[in-house]
Amino acid sequence: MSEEKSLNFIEEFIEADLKSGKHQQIHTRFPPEPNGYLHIGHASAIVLSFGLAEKYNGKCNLRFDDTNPVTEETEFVESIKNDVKWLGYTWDNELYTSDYFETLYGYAVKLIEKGLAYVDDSTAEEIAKQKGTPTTPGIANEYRERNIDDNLKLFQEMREGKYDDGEKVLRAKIDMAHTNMLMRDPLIYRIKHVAHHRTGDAWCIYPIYDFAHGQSDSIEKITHSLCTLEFLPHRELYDWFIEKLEIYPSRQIEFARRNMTYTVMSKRKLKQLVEEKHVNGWDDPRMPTISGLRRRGYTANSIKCFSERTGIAKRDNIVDIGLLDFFLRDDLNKIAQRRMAVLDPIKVVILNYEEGKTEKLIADNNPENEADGTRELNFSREIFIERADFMEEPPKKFFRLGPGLKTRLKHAYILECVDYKKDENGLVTEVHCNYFSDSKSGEDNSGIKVKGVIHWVNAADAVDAEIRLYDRLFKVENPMAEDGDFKDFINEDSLEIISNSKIEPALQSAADGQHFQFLRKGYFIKDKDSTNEKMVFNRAVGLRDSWAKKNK
RNA sequence: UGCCCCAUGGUGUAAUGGUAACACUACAGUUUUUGGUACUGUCAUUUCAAGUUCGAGUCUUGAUGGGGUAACCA
Repeated sequence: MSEEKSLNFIEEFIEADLKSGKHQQIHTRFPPEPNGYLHIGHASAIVLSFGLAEKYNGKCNLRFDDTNPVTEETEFVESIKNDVKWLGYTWDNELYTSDYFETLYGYAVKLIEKGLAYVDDSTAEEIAKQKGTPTTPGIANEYRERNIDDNLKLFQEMREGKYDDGEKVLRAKIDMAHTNMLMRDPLIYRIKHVAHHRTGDAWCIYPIYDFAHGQSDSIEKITHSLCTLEFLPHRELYDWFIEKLEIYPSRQIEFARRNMTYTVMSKRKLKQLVEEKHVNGWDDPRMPTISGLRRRGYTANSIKCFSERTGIAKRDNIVDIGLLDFFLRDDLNKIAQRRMAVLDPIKVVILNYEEGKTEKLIADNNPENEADGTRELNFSREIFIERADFMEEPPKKFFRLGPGLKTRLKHAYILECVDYKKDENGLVTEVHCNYFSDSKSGEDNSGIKVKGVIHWVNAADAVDAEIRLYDRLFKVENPMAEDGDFKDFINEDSLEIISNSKIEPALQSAADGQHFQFLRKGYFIKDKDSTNEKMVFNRAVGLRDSWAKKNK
């Protein structure tokens, strides 16, 4: 079955826990905050948590970490669910941290009763100042010694809405001199008179991340709580709360977030790109969001393979975006049906082909998969080919058309170029050829050997289409590592729209989400902007092109 | 500056004390009616130093480098 593969450090922890009998079954969770769209980095986290649950026959929850009502919206909840589903995962439970608000409140009361939490009337500035710095210990203020009954009463009043935002907070009472700044009496509840996307006005106090996340894990009996490295310093607090609250001991394990070249991977930055209109929305095909990649024409499978192959570790990394493209091509080469589309058309007249005649040709839909069958193409005297497939003065080893050159039309005949026409600006407007009637694909008796094969569409029944080509969003590998604002490195030429392309008629029946390979041009998918009047196709990725590379 | 984490080819991961592996990229070539696909070959003495050991990428110590952390964000 599956070949022997070494375990990553998380799998080693899991197998040890399973072997020792600490757990009979593992339970993970994917806990996004619904304040934006998921990106490819999240995809790695999803593949990790859901994948581990699958591998070890465990469970995985989808939990929305919605403790900050000012940033969270239902729109994001829906998009996140949609993206996780699209990636091919089914969560065991759909949960919300906000479901636990009452329980969490109870936990806070318990902490107060144990003398481990207190209400602080200080301002944010005062609290920040009293925290000290990494090298100087913080100092306790008068509120730290408030008695339990007063704390209980005050916290109750906070909940009842007796105080304004910022007037009071609840803090855990730990150690103001701790070397870990997070342990210097961290805030655990703050007042926000803001409607929550799910609980509405039921609450005006909301728990802080540190007093919600670990507790939610514990409530759900999550065995292994996987998160990114920046939460590592939080683990001490995470464990402290579990211990003091005497609740189920979930275990937090941190891994390095996945970065990719030529893009940015933080929700805040992506949000900025959307809001400042550098892109057209969260699902702009240039965005590294899952919805953007989907619209661009990436497959869920390619994203999964990418995540699995890049693995998991604890060191900082930046993966070449080309690796994702490799997995996409690898996937699509097997499953995408082939079609012909001429992006930048130029007319070819076949002088010795009978005027008014149309013949049917047979084209295979995918040479990699015979089961995909064949389709018919019309062929006649006038066709379109790619402008780049004709050169007035072709260089050596140019296997396409040029004065006196021969090449084959895919699925059709060999052509020999005899002449061409130019307009007053020197632009070639028409190429004139003769064809060899005995060179038909599959029954070639001409004996002529040509090295090149080019794609084409029949002029009479070609369909007009708009084609959108994309390039990387940023001009530099790592915009975050450059001096200055990351937006200074945006690639202004990341979108190229070709509005006068000619595509073969079979493409008119393209289904939503159906992937195609346009022969010699790359992998494409119909965009949602398509109308009855005009079809629009996005190019997900080009084909490898050793000719273009050599001639750079 | 304090504390914490990390360090293996251009990139991402592997090697669990026994002589550096896999994938991508790049380059060269074979096949090909997609200049695609497929296939073959080439590209590292593991940041540095000292130590333990018959033997160290792996263990110890130190140095160097990179990152995180000091929000009423998550």
